[in-house]
Amino acid sequence: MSDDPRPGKRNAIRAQNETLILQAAEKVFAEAGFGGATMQLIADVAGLPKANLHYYFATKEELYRRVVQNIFEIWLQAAEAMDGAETPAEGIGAYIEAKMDISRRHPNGSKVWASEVMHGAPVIQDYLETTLRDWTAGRAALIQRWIDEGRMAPISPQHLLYMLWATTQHYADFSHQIETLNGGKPLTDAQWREATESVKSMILRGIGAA
Amino acid sequence: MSDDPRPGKRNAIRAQNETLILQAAEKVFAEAGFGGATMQLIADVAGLPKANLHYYFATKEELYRRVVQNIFEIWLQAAEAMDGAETPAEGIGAYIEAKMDISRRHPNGSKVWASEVMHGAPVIQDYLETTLRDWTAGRAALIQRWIDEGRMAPISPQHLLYMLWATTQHYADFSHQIETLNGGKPLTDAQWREATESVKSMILRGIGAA
DNA sequence: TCTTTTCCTGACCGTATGGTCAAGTTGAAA
DNA sequence: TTTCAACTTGACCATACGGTCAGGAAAAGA
Repeated sequence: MSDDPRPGKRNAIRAQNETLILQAAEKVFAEAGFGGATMQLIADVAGLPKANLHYYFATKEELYRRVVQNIFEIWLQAAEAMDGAETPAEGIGAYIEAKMDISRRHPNGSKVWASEVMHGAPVIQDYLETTLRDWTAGRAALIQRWIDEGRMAPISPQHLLYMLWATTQHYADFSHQIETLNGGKPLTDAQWREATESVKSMILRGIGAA
Repeated sequence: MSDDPRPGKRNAIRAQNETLILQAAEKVFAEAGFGGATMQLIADVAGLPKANLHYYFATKEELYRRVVQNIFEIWLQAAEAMDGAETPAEGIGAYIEAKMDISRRHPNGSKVWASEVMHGAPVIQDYLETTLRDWTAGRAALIQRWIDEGRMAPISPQHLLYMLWATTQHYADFSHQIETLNGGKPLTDAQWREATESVKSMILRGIGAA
């Protein structure tokens, strides 16, 4: 699966600069929004001349699209936590833990995604209509099966999924608000554990799977 | 409390144009973000020449600030639903209903607020540190009292509040995603009722107040 | 009526932005 | 070494943006 043809150093340079730019872009897009972000600022954060960005990414939109795709793929991967599970408590608990972990480690990606969806998903509408729709249908069916088997309360699978997304992503998207309400300090390790446990216990009890 | 001095028509014109501009601004800021919104587009949506906007609102920031303040005040008002309540089920249930109603009726305001907070709250940081912090402390104390009285499970009041905000606002901020997953159609009246009931039942059961 | 204040708006300005380009440098292949 | 493609970058350009302003229209007051 490795697409390294031959030239070793060339590929290394390309890979390194692309990830460097993508990291800078994620940060700047998250902090300023698509419209507020400038290629010049992204370049400065990445430590490269602006013209060099355009060598790797032709347009601002193209760079932005890659950033959004990145977080989406990370989330899709985390969703697999739900699949191997036997019980709702196990599957949904693991999914909550995975998503809380992502909220902590990739808050910028989550913000860029939120911003994109809030503005009508101009760039990733096709993802919503294909990958996300299929994924959602599959998990809703899994949850419905658990309900039919009497392992959890008969709640709406759709709205449970929305609640899972909303609560976990809130800790990334609204991290600034949470930090302010936490005395201006970021959550500590212990506080993140408490947050995760709180979300887990409320939701698992809420769906009758505790 | 009415600050009408004398000139009737003049005040009417001013009031009318200000709300016209604020509505247009809310829509455009929600759809494009602060950086992506242009005064020209807001003017077009409002049906006024751009120079007229600057007559009522000196700068883009000033206009934006007013939009953000509006939604915040609406939310504060809704929070009173929680106060008169005797039981947790009653108080939190009413708060969820009020916030879901706002998500439905003011999705743009909610999006502008979310965007503002995501970008580090450059404009309304003082609100977070004063009004919101005080409000949060008060409600957290109320919830703690309920817990101490054995009326609900001993969950973290802070994280319960975050869950309430996250779940209810999700229906506004991610309305586009929800709509896409709903076959491209906005939620109907019945679906909004179902959403509200789902959120209420999951959370109330989740905190042991059902 | 005449005067004053508020309101309205087309034309304009300086700046910042996304993107281009031509001239170079560096690494790989022959 | 020579050749060629991949990479780098300062300088540049057209455009679009937030904001200004002067001069006029409409309303209020005298």
